[in-house]
Amino acid sequence: MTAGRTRRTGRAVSMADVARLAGVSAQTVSRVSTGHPGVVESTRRQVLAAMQELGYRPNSAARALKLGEFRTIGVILFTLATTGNSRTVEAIAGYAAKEGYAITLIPVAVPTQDGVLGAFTRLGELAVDGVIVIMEVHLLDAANLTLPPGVQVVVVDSDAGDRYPVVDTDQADGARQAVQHLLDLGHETVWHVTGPAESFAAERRTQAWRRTLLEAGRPVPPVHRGDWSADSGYRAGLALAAEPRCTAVFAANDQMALGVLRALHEHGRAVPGDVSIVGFDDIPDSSSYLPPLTTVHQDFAEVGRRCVQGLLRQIRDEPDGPGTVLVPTRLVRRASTAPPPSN
Amino acid sequence: MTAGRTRRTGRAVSMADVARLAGVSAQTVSRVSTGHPGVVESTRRQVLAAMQELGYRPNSAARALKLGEFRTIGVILFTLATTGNSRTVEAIAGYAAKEGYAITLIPVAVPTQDGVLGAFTRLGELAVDGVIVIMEVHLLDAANLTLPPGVQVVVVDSDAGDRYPVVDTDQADGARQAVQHLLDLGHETVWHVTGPAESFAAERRTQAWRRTLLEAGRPVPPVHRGDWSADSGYRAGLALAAEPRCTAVFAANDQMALGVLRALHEHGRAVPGDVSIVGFDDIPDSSSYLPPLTTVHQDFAEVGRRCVQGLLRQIRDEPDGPGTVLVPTRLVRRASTAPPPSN
DNA sequence: GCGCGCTATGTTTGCGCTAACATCGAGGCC
DNA sequence: GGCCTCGATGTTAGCGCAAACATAGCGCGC
Repeated sequence: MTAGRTRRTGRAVSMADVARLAGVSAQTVSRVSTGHPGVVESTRRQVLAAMQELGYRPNSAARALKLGEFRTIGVILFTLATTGNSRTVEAIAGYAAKEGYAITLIPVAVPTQDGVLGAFTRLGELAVDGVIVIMEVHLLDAANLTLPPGVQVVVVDSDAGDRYPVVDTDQADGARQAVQHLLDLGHETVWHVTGPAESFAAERRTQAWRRTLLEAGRPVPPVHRGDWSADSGYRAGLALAAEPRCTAVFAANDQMALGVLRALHEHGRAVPGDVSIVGFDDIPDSSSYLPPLTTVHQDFAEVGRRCVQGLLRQIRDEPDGPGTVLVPTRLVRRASTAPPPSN
Repeated sequence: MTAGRTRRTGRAVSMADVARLAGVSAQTVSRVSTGHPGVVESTRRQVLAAMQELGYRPNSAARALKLGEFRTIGVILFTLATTGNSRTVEAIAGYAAKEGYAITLIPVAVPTQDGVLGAFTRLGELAVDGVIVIMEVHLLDAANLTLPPGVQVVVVDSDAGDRYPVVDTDQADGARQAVQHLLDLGHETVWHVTGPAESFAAERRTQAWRRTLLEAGRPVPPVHRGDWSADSGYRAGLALAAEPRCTAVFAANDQMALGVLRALHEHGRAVPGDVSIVGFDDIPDSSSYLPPLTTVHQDFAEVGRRCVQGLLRQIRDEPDGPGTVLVPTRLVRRASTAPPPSN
């Protein structure tokens, strides 16, 4: 049947129907359906023809009930609105599909403990074999969650390495590369716009920024805090623009870097002539900023792949890999960084 | 049990176990579990306590098998990388959760007919009651798809209104507003950067742009084609910058507008002094572009809500709403538009 | 005081599938 | 030629749940 509006047709076609039409037993239909060997070619073809004719569609609930596994992975997250999350989820979905697993999205309604609790409660009733949690794990802890038994977990973007397997971008090294790049260019020190306080990713980028400065014996300027949005970057940028000694800025993500760019521009500070800026994420747009942004590239696809890999290993009860997987980052040099003005 | 690394524990807890511990029948456990009335308070409490103690988790496969419905909605899409898609999916997930439905993501591996075919084949084996298709429907048609019987469909962003219910942003009116705004500002005509040829959204924005110009008796400049990316916008912008008579541009999305902005800037054409630009989508970043972008706001949350609503109506066999739901758009005026230079 | 109706709970059944076991027939080996 | 093997297919059973039906106990009206 070609795609067209279909109406509910009472009872769905079952194996028994196919078996009857093909003149075989239901078990043989099952064998064909699951690709088991030991079905002679002529029989197989008959069964396939009967399936085709009736529009047979295996009932995955029955299969799951019998087999005791759902072949589905749940993904719990706060939002798809950030580039990192949506990219990671997309990669997870792709790799999971390749392994024959479906993805169920479990959004947290509100980013509070109650919201997280609600998501985990729903999870308990969901048909999943494992979960990938994309969120700050301290919220997860704080909510004192009950994880349904038999459900495996992998966490992204947190520091729960001692209790759950964790997959994450190498935040610290990325930040170090960003700061070192600015220092190498000749800047005396580097100012910093960080992300929200509850973000481990932000925290680690900030730690690495501070450590890199300290190790180089440079002064550590006060931190400006944003919330990942371009608007918050703009507000931080306003403060930075009023700071004559500021010649280099490391923003914890590209969007905030965009806001800083705008603030500096509006206050007549040229980038990179007067001030250099480095972002984090390498979102596609960042190469079209004014000027194109030097930033730290994150490999979200790899993060997604490693998540699925780690989770499936647990589900299949294979020996665990390392507690924490760090996906490397790399600095992408574009036009927003240059040596400091030589006044 | 507090969240912690759990190991597979053989067989999961079933209703029978709970019933045994609580000293009641499995049916009573079922009644408590599904919130049916007719269970006396003391019994209910006993059952609840037993559930708690054993960590009972209803087996949704068994429930689905018994009830013949999965309470799950599939979402088929090409990518989560575009703002519109990820926002829409997020809204869908939220509203679906509110209605007690989970959502399963079915990514199309490669944006070809084979890819779409693969996704629909997987769909056939998936435990879903309905599908929301977020893609250009002509690809859907071309692939000559088999839609599993009993699966309901709602389509986003296409013109299949005659065969499937469709929910979409009012592309045409948004584009009209954008063009009219520029005309009202005094521009002689408006140039246009469109999206990929296979996109209905792009096609309709372009049609509305052309119609609005024609109705106002203005010349229709040649169309520049992009692929939604900022880079493609930049390339179009390069051409536009070389066009001295161009004083107003309508880009089919914000990212391409960003690219145009960069190209014009690099060629010394001031925005909005020399050239005005309007985008489409109102992504959060657009308010931090240089200058902040005038753009057409899309209400993705509403699109998601209407999708879920429409699909559930079909699943529940309620009378269909209108074939096509159009979610209104509105122009957001920021700093990238102004009257043309008065030379 | 007897039966009627009503409520709380129990029992039976089967949803569709597949693992495990059963059967059946063809061919090989002595 | 009888028996054994092995490959192809059939039969049985049960996964966990909830609808439908069964039962039991209680209060109430007359």
